[in-house]
Amino acid sequence: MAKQSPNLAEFPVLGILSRGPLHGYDICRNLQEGIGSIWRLKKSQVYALLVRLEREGLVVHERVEQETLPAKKVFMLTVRGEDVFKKWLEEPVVHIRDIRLEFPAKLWFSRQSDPACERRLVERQLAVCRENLRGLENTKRSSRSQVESMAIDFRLAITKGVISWLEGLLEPYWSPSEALCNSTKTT
Amino acid sequence: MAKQSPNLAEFPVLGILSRGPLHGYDICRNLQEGIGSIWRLKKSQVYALLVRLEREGLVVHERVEQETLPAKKVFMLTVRGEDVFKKWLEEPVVHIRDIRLEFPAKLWFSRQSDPACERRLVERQLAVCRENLRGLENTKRSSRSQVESMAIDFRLAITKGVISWLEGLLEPYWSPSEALCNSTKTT
DNA sequence: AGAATCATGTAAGGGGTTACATGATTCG
DNA sequence: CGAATCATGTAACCCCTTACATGATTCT
Repeated sequence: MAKQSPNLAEFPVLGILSRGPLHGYDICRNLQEGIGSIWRLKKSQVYALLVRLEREGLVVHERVEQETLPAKKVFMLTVRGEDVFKKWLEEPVVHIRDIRLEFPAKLWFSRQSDPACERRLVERQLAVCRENLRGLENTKRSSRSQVESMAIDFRLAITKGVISWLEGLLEPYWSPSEALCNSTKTT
Repeated sequence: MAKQSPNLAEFPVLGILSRGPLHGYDICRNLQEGIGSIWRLKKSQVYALLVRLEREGLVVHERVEQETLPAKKVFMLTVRGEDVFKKWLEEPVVHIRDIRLEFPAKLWFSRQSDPACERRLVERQLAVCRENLRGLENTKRSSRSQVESMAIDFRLAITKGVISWLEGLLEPYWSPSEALCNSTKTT
């Protein structure tokens, strides 16, 4: 019942649905136009994700017949689905390897939900990254081989880059004009 | 016949074999003790990779019976396998997403092959990253939405981190003592 | 006697990509 | 008329991970 394998790609789909019910095709369009430049999801993958999400009880769908066009399946979040998404939105990314896709996605959704939420997220992520940095520095001190210490230096360099980027985010980033751009029209 | 899908994990296996014939179990041990702290390959994956590499004509094996222990399959590179590996070793990583695993692996093997090779690799990688940086800065200038520009800033931050790490590599990194550590013993 | 090592894998399951299937509508 | 869009997927394939199977030897 609970999420055993947290499938990262599920969250963008939940996020789009958190703004209201949509059918698969529209979800794809919204994803594309929203976080498309960050996280590119294929149509077939989105359809597969919707099946999985329904199996997990995070979404339900209602079949809507159309006179001319093929029937659509309109999906909406369940209460649990909303909870799962909100929880995800509040939590920083733990593993730096996930930060590339997951964090910008969180950021985008959190901004749409609430500016305060965005700031909280950035601050928490900063705390996590600074913690990682300290951990890496300790590990490096106790590392024997130079292969290891090289690998650690690499992670240190990346982490420092991410931290400076996050610090930049604490200064205002988004203009009010683009703040609530649910511009994608629904069929 | 040619490599359609360049399976990244194949290269570390080729690299270990470029130092001489070994059987699967020893390859695993060498990988573990060599780049284990960078790139962790499971035993079952290594065995699967060896099957694939043989199918691709990059390695061949010879069955060696043992009196007491189970028979082993001793693998060695073909000429093509050696070519493919050498080519890989000379080429910088193009996509930054691959730099985390692939580049440190290249670095480790290139160092074992030749210090000049290592330096060449680092310099080429630096050139690629600086090129990426310029490209990103241009893309940013012409980016419309702020989602995009945020995503680009993120990539810029990472790229800058990687560049400063690479610059650090041009100063001597490895001690001579650890330079040719083929210390793993073979059964 | 029990655990670890040597040495090979197989099986099952999860995740992703590409290509294709279907069938109507609208646009040029 | 042909192409793109709307709207749903399925099928096949590749990759990786986890767990298990086997069977002998050597270490504690």
